[in-house]
Amino acid sequence: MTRQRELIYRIVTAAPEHRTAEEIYDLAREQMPSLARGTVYRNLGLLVQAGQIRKLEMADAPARYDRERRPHPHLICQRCGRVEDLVMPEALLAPLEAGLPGPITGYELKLYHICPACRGARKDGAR
Amino acid sequence: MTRQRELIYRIVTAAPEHRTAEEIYDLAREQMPSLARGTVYRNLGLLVQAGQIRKLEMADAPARYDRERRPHPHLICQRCGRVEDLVMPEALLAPLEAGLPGPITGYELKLYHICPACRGARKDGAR
DNA sequence: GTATGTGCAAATGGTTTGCAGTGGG
DNA sequence: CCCACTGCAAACCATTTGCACATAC
Repeated sequence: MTRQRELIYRIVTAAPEHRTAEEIYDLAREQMPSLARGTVYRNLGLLVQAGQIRKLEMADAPARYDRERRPHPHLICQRCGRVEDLVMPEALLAPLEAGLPGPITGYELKLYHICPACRGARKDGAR
Repeated sequence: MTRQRELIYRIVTAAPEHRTAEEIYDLAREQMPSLARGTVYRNLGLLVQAGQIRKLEMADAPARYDRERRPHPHLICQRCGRVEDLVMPEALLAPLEAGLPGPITGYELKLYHICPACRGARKDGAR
């Protein structure tokens, strides 16, 4: 566990934000200006493999990293990209799993919406 | 509606396969060898925008295209990447939506498993 | 001491785009 | 006839990787 890895880990787990590698890189550089971008990617990958954090693949956008290790759904704003964690109701997927020949090894559930902030500023017709 | 676009559309909608742009490109070139890769991407994008097909973003892999237009969950083999369509039980997401301040504009549900074919060949310890 | 990690810079790979020419309506 | 579309090739951009040096244990 190097200084670099620890710093990256602390940044991801310090806040509930779901940051991109680039955001993490920028934040980390404030404290360790010599840090290389490649090191950030390598360590994020290792932390994910080790199960310490989760990677969240985003549609047409850089991946984000989640400090919450247990699987759970995400609520994503289609306008600004903000991500919130949701709580998965017990056994919600049971009816789906029931029809399958084998066990589910994992799942990924994303709900899309327009967040209150973006809805407030929606007046313009801009895409 | 050009010959190129029609060909691409037919390839996506002809089978329930969830093909990548590259696979579609290869298949299309069998019938139209002059077709450019860029044209495939452009037309897939246009077809998606027009709501005629759907784009399926895959984790750490090229996107796949789905002829089924209605939102539905996908069952994805973690080993070989094969994708199957599932049927969303009526109102399964209702309990999740209930807790939100606004309406859901869409969702994406991926279930991961090891498909029967891959499970059969699982003997090796290879990753 | 040595396996592992780092910084750097170049490579990758899926996808997008600028441009000049083509063709559908 | 004109605008949208094509083929081509170069550009993009998030991410990965090879390498020589540094560091954790």
